[in-house]
Amino acid sequence: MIPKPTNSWIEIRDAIHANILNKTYAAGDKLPRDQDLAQMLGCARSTVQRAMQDLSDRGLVERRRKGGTRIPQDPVTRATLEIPIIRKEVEQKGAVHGYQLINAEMLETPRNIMAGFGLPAPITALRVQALHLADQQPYLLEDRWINIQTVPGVTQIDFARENANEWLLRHKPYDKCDMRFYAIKAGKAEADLLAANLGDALFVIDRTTWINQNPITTVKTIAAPGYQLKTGS
Amino acid sequence: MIPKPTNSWIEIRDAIHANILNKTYAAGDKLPRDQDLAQMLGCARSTVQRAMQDLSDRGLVERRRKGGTRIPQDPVTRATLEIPIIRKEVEQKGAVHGYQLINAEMLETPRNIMAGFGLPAPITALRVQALHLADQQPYLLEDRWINIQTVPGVTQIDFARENANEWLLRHKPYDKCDMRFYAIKAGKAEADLLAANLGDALFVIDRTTWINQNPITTVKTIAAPGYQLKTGS
DNA sequence: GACAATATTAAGTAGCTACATAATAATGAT
DNA sequence: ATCATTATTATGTAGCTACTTAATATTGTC
Repeated sequence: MIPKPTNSWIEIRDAIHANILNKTYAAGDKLPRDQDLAQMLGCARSTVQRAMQDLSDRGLVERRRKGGTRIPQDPVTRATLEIPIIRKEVEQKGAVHGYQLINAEMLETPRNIMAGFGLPAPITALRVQALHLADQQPYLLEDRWINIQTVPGVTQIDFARENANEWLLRHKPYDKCDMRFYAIKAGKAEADLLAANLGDALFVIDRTTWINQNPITTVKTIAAPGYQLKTGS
Repeated sequence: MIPKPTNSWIEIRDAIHANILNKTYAAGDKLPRDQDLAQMLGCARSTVQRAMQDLSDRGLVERRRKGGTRIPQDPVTRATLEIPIIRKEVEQKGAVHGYQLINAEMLETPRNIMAGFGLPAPITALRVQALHLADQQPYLLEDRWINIQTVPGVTQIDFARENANEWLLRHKPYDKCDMRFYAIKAGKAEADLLAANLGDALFVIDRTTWINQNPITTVKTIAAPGYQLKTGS
């Protein structure tokens, strides 16, 4: 008995992918139309469509109506980062998560925060600074501004007990998120809090979230020395 | 005339997404089955399926056969990074790209490179060190090891003229890519080459690529001070 | 030749049926 | 009660038809 070709769209995708890898289809080339590929590979057009959609999502092919499918001239490396809540990240390393509130107060937003939020004038916002620990050791420093207009209930929360990272993600879903990654030199404040040396190179993630165009929060997370962010692909 | 509901799967997706955002479906909740949702929203099950597939890809819902669709307890922030070839990146900033080869030689792989490649014993590999410029200013320092077993033709290439980043991406597609991001303090070598000060915090990207389980290349790219990596989502 | 109007084309979408598969739930034997 | 077996179920996939849409080609006019 024939073991049934089980033409999953993944096999079709991999078959086309293999032809890209082995240069049957090289940069700039135009691929056959879906219908023809379907016939060549012995499957339905909808299966090729699904395979192509995936390849297109990964940036391996470019598709245009009427224009057909082509291999892009300049390949782009696409990486997906998964950033869990900090407690989970610590626990996944097999460590015990700890949390300390450093400061929480209402303040006028400085210019750089206004810029991140896309606001023309300063507003009063809740600034929360806190330290995350892994096995009692400093792990991440969190410097956060929360828009109290978008998150009204937030002023009632005791961030000495609740961790702002987790509280916001659980209670205030977002529909847009901007992130940026860079390196800074540890100043006195960061060095003290993170048990680092003055001048150490620290990895920083800036993140701003919105809901319906309204800024929710912007946070600067400074990692302790040695931190590495890895892709999961 | 009714303007026709044009039930695109995107509208269905957004309708479900809206119900997640407004807490109709909260963390831990189980959603109705696709068939029921389809009836509720007035579309076919296949349309709900497509919408759900997308929400699932974004980590907004978790789907399991028989188990149904649920909102995950701990939301994960998923960010997609697009890393173009360096020349493109420089040009996109409106600057002129320049390239200088620093050194290219055949060497035994040290332990850390072996580890990245997943090799038990050292091999002889091609090490290429080069500097990328933006408007004559140092932009990125590239320290690369190329596996000459996987990329045999590479020994013939004159990397004083051709830029390794581009040559490899164009001539040696990969099917697996690991990346990691971190910060380092500029040593004397980096400071000199990148026109930085000794001890400056520098942003680093490590990248290793494979084809059919065989390592192709591993590269450490050190950015000049001020570099930021941003998400495009 | 230059440009606007029109036709054609290949991907995209919606909806359908039928079946596969992996979990979970129910059942039965010990 | 415990464990293995079997049934059930909701999602996943393959394939089909029909129609839409955005580009690109073609044609026609000046």
